[in-house]
Amino acid sequence: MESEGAKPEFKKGLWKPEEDLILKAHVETHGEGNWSAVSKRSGLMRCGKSCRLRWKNYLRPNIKRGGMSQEEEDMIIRMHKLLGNRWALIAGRIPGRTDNDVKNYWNTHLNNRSPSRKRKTIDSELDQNDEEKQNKSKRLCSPSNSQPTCNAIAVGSAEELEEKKRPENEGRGGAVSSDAWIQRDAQSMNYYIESPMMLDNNATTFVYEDEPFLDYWDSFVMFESLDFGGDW
DNA sequence: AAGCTGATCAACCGCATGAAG
DNA sequence: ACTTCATGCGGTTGATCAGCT
Repeated sequence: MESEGAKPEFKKGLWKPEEDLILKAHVETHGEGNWSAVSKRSGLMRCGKSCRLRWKNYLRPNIKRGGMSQEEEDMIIRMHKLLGNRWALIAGRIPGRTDNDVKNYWNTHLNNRSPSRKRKTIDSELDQNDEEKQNKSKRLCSPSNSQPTCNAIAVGSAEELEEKKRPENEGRGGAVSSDAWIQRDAQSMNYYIESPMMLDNNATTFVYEDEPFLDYWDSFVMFESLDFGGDW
């Protein structure tokens, strides 16, 4: 036994399969929580933080492995637009994915997409995919030739529109994002704000027919949005 | 075949927050 | 009210892998 005051030496680095088994068995027996006690009780020479992280990111049931689906990627993009780097919140809305997964995916796939990525075998395929995504993006951000979609936010009068556009109203139902655009209904003379994240985009990347904007703009996200400093 | 380089992802670190004493 | 401890979160690091030269 170490002398009193001496910090126990915790093991670091990658987890071995046998360690995973021990941790899994321990959590299944004793339940989650009290992580600092886990290392002592289970005999794992890992700190509580490490045990918690390993369980949460890898051993927990229903964890999804493998690449993100297009649907998940879209969700991440949309949620990041809403919430910024609130990885835990974003992950909470993507079943089976952890905050670490989402963060890593964003940093490697979505953030600063670099044309010089090398992992792909066929560059042309990569370019084509990127171009397709850009096209989708362009389509999203260009005004449609139809009436405002059902997903557009009705703003009302020009005065109300100006109010919404004020930066100081960001997070309070205002501050129109740069990639949203504004339309005016010729009949009602009301203004509408349309944002890429709201659009039913002809069944391309952003399809929300079965997931209307307000569906994920739920009360929780709404509450969270009050203080976020993103670009919405 | 070997070395180099960039991408990926698991894990660590520091800080913030909240509960308990 | 203050301190301590546990937990959670986001940023960062480092090991490993895959593609390229």
